[in-house]
Amino acid sequence: MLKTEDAYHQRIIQKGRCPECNKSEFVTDRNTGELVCFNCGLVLKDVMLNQRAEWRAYTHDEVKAKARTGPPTSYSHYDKGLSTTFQTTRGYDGQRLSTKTQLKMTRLRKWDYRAKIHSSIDRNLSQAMAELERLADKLHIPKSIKDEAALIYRKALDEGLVRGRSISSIVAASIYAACRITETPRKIKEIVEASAKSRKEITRCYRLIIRKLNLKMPIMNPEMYISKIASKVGLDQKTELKAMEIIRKAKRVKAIAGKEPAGIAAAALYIASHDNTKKITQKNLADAAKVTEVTVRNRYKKLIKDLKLNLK
DNA sequence: AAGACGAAAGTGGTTGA
DNA sequence: TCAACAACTTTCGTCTT
Repeated sequence: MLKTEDAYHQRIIQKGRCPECNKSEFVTDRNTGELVCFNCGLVLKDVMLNQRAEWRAYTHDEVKAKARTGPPTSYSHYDKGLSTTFQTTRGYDGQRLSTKTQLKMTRLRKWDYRAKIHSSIDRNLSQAMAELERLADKLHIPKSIKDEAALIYRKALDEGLVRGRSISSIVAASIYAACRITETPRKIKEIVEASAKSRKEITRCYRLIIRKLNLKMPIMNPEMYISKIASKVGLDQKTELKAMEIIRKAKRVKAIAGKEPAGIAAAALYIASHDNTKKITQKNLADAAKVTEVTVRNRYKKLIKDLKLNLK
């Protein structure tokens, strides 16, 4: 009987044992607020909080009308998604407004808009978030990192770091900082290419942000780049793992300190791919890692020397 | 002919006086 | 602020497969 009821209202949990039948599967019934043994039906608890809405709705329109919450707030909207909007053509009841009222509402909306972004900080933020949106989109950056970058930008703005510097370079620096903090393998080069600002300007802003906001950056690990590069040149999991192993060994003999992590990763993949049937050229790997083939070459030469490996 | 190699000169960033 | 320096890039001629 329990098993056939609407699964949405129930959730099977496993915690403790039923004193009646000694089985450990329980079901929460969100309609009645009871915790019930899945096996024998014994009610163990009947005062659970019901987390569902207290109202009922039968159509989609009703759901929309009765719901009191909207989408979650987000740092990558300049007002976190919380702001008043004006409907100028229809009233609260859906009836068309008179022409006179419509004009009035349009005026009100205009003034509301002006008041909303009247402070320079708000105006700056709304511009910056638009730029962030554009850049993040271009770089295919996931939402979590975008939000992290937005948070960094807000802090930078609070500290007054944006004044006298361009919004877009601070935004680019915030994105790079967010990537570094979340250990996402993005090179500064990629961000520079997507941004209109020069590398010099972006890196200067990046260093400033780190210094003023006291950010501690995790050191970029070559392993982070392995899968990114491997998928780009079409290497399989086995080769990836082999490259990881090479890097782990290299770390032990301290052969990779202070080197470009992407170059190390590409070199490790180059060595690993040579053990396989599928060989990748230095050029391809270099392109995928966004370094030159000379760097790949030097790195892999040093790796096989330090690790006493030999290529097949 | 493509890929690998290595030398040499150049670039941009870091460090320490 | 500047020179020294390490890492990396660019370029190019040569060698290997």
